[in-house]
Amino acid sequence: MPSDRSESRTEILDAAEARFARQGFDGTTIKQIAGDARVNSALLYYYFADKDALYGAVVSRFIERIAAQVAQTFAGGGDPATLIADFAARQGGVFEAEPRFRKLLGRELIDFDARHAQAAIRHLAATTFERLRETIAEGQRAGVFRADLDPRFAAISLVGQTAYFHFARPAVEILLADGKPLPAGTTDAFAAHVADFTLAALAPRSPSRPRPRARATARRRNRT
Amino acid sequence: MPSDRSESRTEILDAAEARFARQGFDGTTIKQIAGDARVNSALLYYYFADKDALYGAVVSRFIERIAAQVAQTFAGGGDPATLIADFAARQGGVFEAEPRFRKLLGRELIDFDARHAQAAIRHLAATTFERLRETIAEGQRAGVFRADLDPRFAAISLVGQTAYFHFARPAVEILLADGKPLPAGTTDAFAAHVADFTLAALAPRSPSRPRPRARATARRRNRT
DNA sequence: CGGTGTTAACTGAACGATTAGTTAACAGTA
DNA sequence: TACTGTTAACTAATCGTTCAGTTAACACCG
Repeated sequence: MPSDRSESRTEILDAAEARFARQGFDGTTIKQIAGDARVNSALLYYYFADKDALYGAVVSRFIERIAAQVAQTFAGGGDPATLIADFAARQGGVFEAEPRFRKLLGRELIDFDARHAQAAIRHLAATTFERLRETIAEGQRAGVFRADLDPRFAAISLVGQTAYFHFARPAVEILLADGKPLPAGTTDAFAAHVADFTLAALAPRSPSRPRPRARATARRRNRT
Repeated sequence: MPSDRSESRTEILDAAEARFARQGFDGTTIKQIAGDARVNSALLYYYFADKDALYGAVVSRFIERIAAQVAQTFAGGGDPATLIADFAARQGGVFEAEPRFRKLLGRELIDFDARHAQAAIRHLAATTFERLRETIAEGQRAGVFRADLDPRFAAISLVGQTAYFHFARPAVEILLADGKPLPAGTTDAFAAHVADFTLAALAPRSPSRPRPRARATARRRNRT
């Protein structure tokens, strides 16, 4: 009995997302997903070519959802230092608000070399990462950041601190709390630390080089 | 025909390490490992309780080997800044010298919440990480590092930059090289960047902080 | 209106392949 | 004899996938 047009498709995707996040690709069976979605297992093959294609649809849908959240950092504009701090807070927030992100993206990177997520990551590279890089470069041109750092490397350093903290969560819990769950507020505190640490790393080296000049440099970014 | 005492055991471990690193836990079969080790599959159950126990033996053996390499940083001593730079270089070197490390530890963190590696990581926490933390704290006491950073957070920031660069390798390749393999020397360059970036972040704040212009942006609890 | 044809959505049952794990036996050594 | 190391053969279960068929919705036509 056909129900609403392609409503089942969404329910399959939702069920698959939960299962794949919890159990991984090999650990999840088609029948588990079908059972969760209250749908016949053969229906998955009506909507998706095979198990791998279903997994790809789940992963790319998820990453696009996450990317949209982080991208909001650059929606309003602001000076480079503020944007950096805002990005760090937002990135940490996403990891906490989306518990599946850690395992879903982690496995995609480790097990599949980002095969399914390639398009989504490429889009992320062209938008959010590029904005981050440009923000750092802008700070360098304005003299508020030290100029002798590769802005792409600096952007990876920023992103990497938070990403590692969450991806390696069980190890971090051993390092910080003897294997027990982290005390409440630790992740926010670490996000604040990342902003602090990164802005300190970006600060101009010698204080005898004050450049309080008004920014006359390119500001071709920032549309409405 | 019984061969040398427990020689088969080592060959099983070696074969299992290669298979698990390449294909993961679920993706590897007992018979594949037995075939690689030129041994009957039932023999694996003579030496190890089950597949999970074999996996645990592989992972803990591997992490202990890696930990010993990184720990060499602190064998000779030196001033804090030199030790930090040395650690960054050595950590990057280990990721390059041991290609299996990325997948083996990555999966252990994501799929098993470090269940098998708990003892090894705990040992790492009590030795290498503790040394790293103490090195930073020592620099703070000596006045060569800024004092208002949590040394444990700072240590995670240091470790995390390199770890993320390698764990997220496929994503980094998209960010830096449009998905193609990174140009030769990039990993060494990034390791040098990590040392530079981290030491800059740890540097004491200059007496007259170059203020980010007079614009009153969201002023945090900066300037303790 | 009512009937007919088409198609999208969905199902039950099965297939062939593969799996981890078991068992009983046996060879070499002490 | 007793014990360690090793093996081939087997099993019970599970897997992704296929396929022939069913149901409901809708468009067209007389």
